[in-house]
Formats: sequence, C-alpha cells, structure tokens
Amino acid sequence: MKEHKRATIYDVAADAGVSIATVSRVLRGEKNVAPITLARVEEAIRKHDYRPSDFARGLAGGGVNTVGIVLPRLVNPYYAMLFTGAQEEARSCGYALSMFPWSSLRTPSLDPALLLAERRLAGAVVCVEYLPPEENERLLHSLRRLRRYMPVVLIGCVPTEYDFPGVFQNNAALLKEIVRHLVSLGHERIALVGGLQEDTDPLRRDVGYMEGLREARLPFTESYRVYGTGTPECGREGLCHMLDSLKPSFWPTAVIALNDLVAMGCYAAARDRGLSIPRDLSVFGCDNLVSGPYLGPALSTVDLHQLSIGARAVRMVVNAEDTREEARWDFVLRESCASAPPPRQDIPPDGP
Amino acid sequence: MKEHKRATIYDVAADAGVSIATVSRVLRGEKNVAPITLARVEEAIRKHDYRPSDFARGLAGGGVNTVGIVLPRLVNPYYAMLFTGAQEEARSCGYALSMFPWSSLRTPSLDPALLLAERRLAGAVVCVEYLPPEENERLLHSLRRLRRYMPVVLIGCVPTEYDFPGVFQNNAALLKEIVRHLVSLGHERIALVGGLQEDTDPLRRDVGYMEGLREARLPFTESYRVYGTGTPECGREGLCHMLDSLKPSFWPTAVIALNDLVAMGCYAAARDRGLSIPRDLSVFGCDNLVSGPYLGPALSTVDLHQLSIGARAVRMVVNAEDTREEARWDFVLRESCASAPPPRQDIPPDGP
DNA sequence: CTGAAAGCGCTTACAG
DNA sequence: CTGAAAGCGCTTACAG
Repeated sequence: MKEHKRATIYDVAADAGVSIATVSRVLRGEKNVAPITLARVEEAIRKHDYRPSDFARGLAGGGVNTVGIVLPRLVNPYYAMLFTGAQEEARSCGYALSMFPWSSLRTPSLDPALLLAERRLAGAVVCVEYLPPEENERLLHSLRRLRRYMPVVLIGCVPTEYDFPGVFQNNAALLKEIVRHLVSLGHERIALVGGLQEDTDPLRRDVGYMEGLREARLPFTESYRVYGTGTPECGREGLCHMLDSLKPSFWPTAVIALNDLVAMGCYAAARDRGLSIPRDLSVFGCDNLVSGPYLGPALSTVDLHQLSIGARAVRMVVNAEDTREEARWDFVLRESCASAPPPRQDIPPDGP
Repeated sequence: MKEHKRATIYDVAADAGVSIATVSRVLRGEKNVAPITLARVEEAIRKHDYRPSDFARGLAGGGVNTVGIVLPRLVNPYYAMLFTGAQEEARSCGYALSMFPWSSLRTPSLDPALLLAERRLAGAVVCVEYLPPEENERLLHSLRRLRRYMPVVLIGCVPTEYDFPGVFQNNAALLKEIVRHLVSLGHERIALVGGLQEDTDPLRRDVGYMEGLREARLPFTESYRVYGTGTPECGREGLCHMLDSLKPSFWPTAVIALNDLVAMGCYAAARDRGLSIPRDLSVFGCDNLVSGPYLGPALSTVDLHQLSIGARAVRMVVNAEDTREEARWDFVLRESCASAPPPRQDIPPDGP
C-alpha cells in the first residue's frame, strides 16, 4: 500500500507514446500541443495518477512559485490573520505560501533567513517584532543577507533602522491617537498595560503614549505604565497590581491595553476590584479580534487591517515592489470607553 | 543586490580544494571527514554563504524531512493550536512542517491530496471536518489515493467510515458527558448552540447531546437545538432567537456552546435578554481558549489538548504508526455553570 | 578518509 | 507541433 513507486514523467510519456518534453508542455499548460496528443497525454496522466515532483521542477526550472512568510506565535489571532491574508493573496496570485516559525530566530542555527534561503522562494515576508538589541542586530544582519537572494518584505513592528520595503505599523502614532481620543472623553489618568519593556524603537507604543500625554499637558505617571507579554494574564495581573499599589483616588480612569487579549485581562482585573466598565474605568484594546463585540461591555479597539497587511506584503514580494508603506487603522468604538467619571471617593479597593 | 547568483556545492568544493562528495559529507554531518578537510570546507561554506538547495536535495535524496499538515481556518485558535503542537513536535523530531489550507478542498483542482503529492513529504496529517456527503466522498477518495504514497494521519472530527490512523475526537461521548454534568447540577432544559446542521456522522455532537438527554430521561426539545457556524455571531443570534421564540418559563437553564467563541456569543445574548450567567443561565463552552478565564464570569469549558493532538499526529506520521486513538479531554470547571435556578416567573423577555 | 560517476525528475533552449 | 539533449544541484553507492 505505502511506498508505492511514484510514476514519473517518463512513465507518462511512454504510455502516451510521446516525449517527456511534450508531457512537460501539457503539464505547464502550453498552447502548442495538438489536440489528439493532448488528449492522449492527459489520459496517461490520469491513468498513472501522475503529479510532477516539486523538487525536480524547482531544480530544473530554477525555482518555484512559492513565497515564504515568517511569523511568531500563530495562536495569537493577530498573527493568524496576517497569515490568512497573505495566504489568500498568494493563492490568487498563483503562488503557494510556506510558513516558517519566527521562534527559529532564537536558535541561530535555525535562522529564518537560512531556512528561507534553502528554498528557492520567490520572496519572503517577515513579520518583525521588537527584540533585545543583540538579537535585533543578528536579525537585521541575516535579513540583509537573505535579501541578496530574494525580495524581502517586512511587516509588523519594524524598528526604524530596518531599511527594507514593507508595511509598517506606526505604533507611536497609533498610541498618540488613542490617548487623544481618551483625553477627548475627559480622561486625565490614563494607564498603559502590557507593552514590552525592551522596546527600543522610536515607533514603539509608549513613546506615542507619552507624546499623547504631553500634548494634553497631562503628567506622565510611572505607576500608570505596566509592562507585560501581551497575554490576558499579564493584563489582569498588571492592572490588579497597579490598582493595589495606588490609593483609589489615584486610580486611572482609562486603560489602554496592548491588544484585545490584554484588554480581556483588564476586564477581569476590573471585576476583581469591583470596578464597572466603562462607568469606573474605560478600556481600550487593539487588534479588533472577533470576540470583541461579544464581551461585556463590547470592547472599543482598533482594527489594524491585518488581512490587508498580509495580502499587501505578498503582493509587494510578487511584484518586487520596493516601497515602505504605513499601515492604516480604524477605530472601532464600542461600549468599553465612556466619559471620565467624576473624582472617586477614597474607598478601600475591596469596598462595596 | 538581488538575483545575486547563488553559490553551489561546486563553488564550495573548488574553494576548499575537495570534491563535491566531501562537501556533501560535511553538509550532512557525517563523521568520516578529516579534521583539516572539515575546517577547510566549513570555511569555504562560510565564505560563500552557502546553503544547499532544498530542491536538489529532495530530488537526489528521494525526499526530504518535511511533513505536511492540512488545516482549516487558522484564525480559529483551535486550529492554530493544533498547528502549533504539530510544529513543535516536528521540529523536535528534526522535521519541517509545511501547511496547506483546507479550503483547497472546495476547489477540486486544489485537492490537498494532490498538493501534498507534489512534494515528497514524509507524510501528512490532515484535519478533517464534517462535510456534506458529496464532498466527503471526494475527500475520502483523494486521501486514499494520497495514502498510497505516504503515511496519512487524521485528526479532528473524523467520520467513522474513514479507515485511517489518527487521533479522533469522539464528540458524541464528549457531549454526553457535558449533558451529564449539567444534569448533575439539576438542569433539565439544556440547549445546544452552534453545531453544524450537515453533520451526518454518529460521532457528531448532537447525537451525544440527545443520548445524554435520553439517559437523564429528559425530553428532546427541537427548539433547544440551534445550528450555526461556530462563530460568536452565530452564538448570539442563535440564542437570542431561541429565547425570543419561547415563553420565558420555557427558556433553557443551561446552554452548551459548540466552542468558546460561540459561548462568548451566548454571553452577549444573555446580556441582550437580561439574563445573568450563571444565575439564570449556565453556559458551557469547548476548546479552552486562552481568554476563557478572563470572561465575566469565567467560562466553564473543556480542554481538548489541541497541542498534544497536533504533536501526537506528527509523531504518528514520523514513526509510521498505524493506530486509531481517541483524543482525551479534561473539563475545566469555572464559574459560568451553576445549579439550575428555580422555575422562572413568566415575565416578558424585555422585563426588568 | 576521499573522489569519480551515475542518477534523481523535471524544464528549457535548440532543431526540425 | 514535437523530440533529443543538456543541465539544474545535490546524494549515493562504489572504488580506492
């Protein structure tokens, strides 16, 4: 049953009484094949259940229509959406999409650039995250090397020193806009939960956060900024810890979560501490996950258009475009953000 | 910059002053290479930034260490977790994992079996979903064909007529156990939201649901079963519609959601209709998504061990095991399920 | 420990 | 419209 010897182009050619060149022609859908020949070859293909070998094709043809994509944790729906967008676009362009895990970055021997280089890909889209300086340097280096062999397009939180084409997320501008929105609702104590402490790039979120505060002439309060890893856990613990360390009269009236998952953690923290959203606390998320509208209350967030970003990036490698674009976003205002509450009584956190 | 001609094994061999056979030996880490030779070859490899071509390797070596995996919508965290588990296991076995979208099934020309066959994969794990009879037949047929060439391992909701090795989800048994749990809490009006209407297999969820009811000698009430597509939307709409079509005294006191996403939709429906969870309505989910503990109230659900399933399936193809295993599960009891409430007053649904 | 040679299964000019 | 032949870049016996 298994290990059945696979038919090759020679078997098909012999069966159809033609040369392998002719079989190759019909395989690739060339037009200059006599109808009767075509029919005979197709019949032989069917008979042998023949499928050309991708390896032989790639070797002989000098590559194959595949673009690679390097992505971090797919269990985060944000990345899954980037992938899905890329996949659909690749298919509609007649390309296959091959995924490589980002984690390989941490293992130098599994450097994604090396992995990608082994395949003669049409190009690669790499989703970059902030990294500690040393790893960042290594990644940049290997991407430059990879670029010698194929178009490389970047997406994600790309540090400014990366001189690559791609679709970039200007998180600083985004955060500034979120702060501005909350300020317009009257909030003056705005927390930021879940950002990565190691961020070193000017486009990072907390730079934008601080700029937003400055613009509104609000003080930057260290206690209002807590770091985390982007999980619901870090949102819950981060916010609980913040609340517990502060007298209730200093509690923030709004919190910006790194993403919707962190925002869910903040919802839990609010419940833990008896705060009602949005009456006592406004929560603003990011990513526009599918579950957002179904939370209680429905989550205000921002749609980052992940599907479009993935699709756009693929198109850029396919067309070998060399542009740097900024990702658009749209606010999705629902019920988790409201006007700032009046100054709070100084009641114990475990009160009523 | 781009299209730089890539170094081949010949370039490296020439540079190191050895034959390509020797280079091939060091590439594959064979031991019988003289230390000085080894050093020279490694130096040449580094100098040329050489990486062997996957295509040539696959062609010459008769295949390559890659296993394929066919999965539906990756944006559903359930599938993303299967993928992640498979990926980690593959890597630790020294294999690469290549993903193919399940959607190709709908396009006969993109039959996943054909796609997989083009690559000389070490094997394939295919995540099967229930399908309308005709498509189901087609899939079964092409999987059987594929199996002639490589080990094929199935995961997911595999209909019983699929005679393949794999890790199977016995949804009938699972649903029966959930019903039993709810019955033990005193519930007698138990709804099922979000199952696929086309399901035709004996292992399907609603078979187990009905068996559970029968076991508890509870009547099967058609109105308590609503179909859907597994999204939060279908959960919300399905449950709202059910409630609106019933006098409140007939409202279910517990609802089993197809998955956690649907459960979130049910949470929203409960809010829409002024029901408090779990006081008025218990909700039981499935999949144990990361956000479950952070919902209000924390969601009772079942952990399907998706990571293990993905990993196990990969191990089965790698070891060419030919067993059919049943997936285990664990109940994760949190706060969304409680004892059945006392009989409800007949108040209008939009009451207090 | 190392090399010469065949061969993996295709595509691609080049002839005809 | 079709075929003979070279070549893609490796691995794998087989000698030595």
